[in-house]
Amino acid sequence: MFIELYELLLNVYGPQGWWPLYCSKTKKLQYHPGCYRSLKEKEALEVCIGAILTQNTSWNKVESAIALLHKNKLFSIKKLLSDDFKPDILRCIHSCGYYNQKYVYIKNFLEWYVKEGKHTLPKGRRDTQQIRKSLLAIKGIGRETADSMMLYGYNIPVFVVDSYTKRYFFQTGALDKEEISYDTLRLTVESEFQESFDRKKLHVAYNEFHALIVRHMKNRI
DNA sequence: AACCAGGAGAGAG
DNA sequence: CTCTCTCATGGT
Repeated sequence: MFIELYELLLNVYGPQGWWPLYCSKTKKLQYHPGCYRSLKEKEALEVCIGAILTQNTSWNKVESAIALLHKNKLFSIKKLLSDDFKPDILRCIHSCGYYNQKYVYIKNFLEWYVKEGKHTLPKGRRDTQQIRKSLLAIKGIGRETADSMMLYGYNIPVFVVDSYTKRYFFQTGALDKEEISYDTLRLTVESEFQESFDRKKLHVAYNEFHALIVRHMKNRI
């Protein structure tokens, strides 16, 4: 029944092309509908940083923040990890809100990344559960952020749950109550999708389904 | 002018 | 495990 909702939304809105990435020509973040290629290292890192910046924050602010980081040539691991550029970086991400703790969260992630993430994240070489576990151990990365990084940054097939997801499933009658734990809902959806899709289609479905739910719920409020 | 957005951590019970 | 508080800006 979740699959039917997915196909319904896909027919209505079409492919969403998440995750939008910075384009140096237009100097803006752009969606790429129907494109599911694996990302280069810097692109995947941009997804991860965007995932942190968008915590409880509308995406348009994150777009301008990431564009500012690029325009000011601050988008590098070294600069983001160096305290020398802290005031400049805070200025870039200021409009996203919670900028003090998001600055620390990004550093926490990048410190982990240069140590082991660089070798464990790409291609889901290790077990999905192990990758999720090590991401969740980073202060500032919760379930939704971790799953967004894996799905949109590294093509690891996981279904991303957020508050829209629970509300949408409740409103459509797919769930009889909105209060359900993150992993319970994720595993429920994943077990249904795993029976009907192979790995490649699974990735496309998880990618689009979450984006479509956000798109749908944003329109109607 | 209150309400909320592509959440997460810490503490209490 | 479930509540509650905190972190913060800008668009509607």
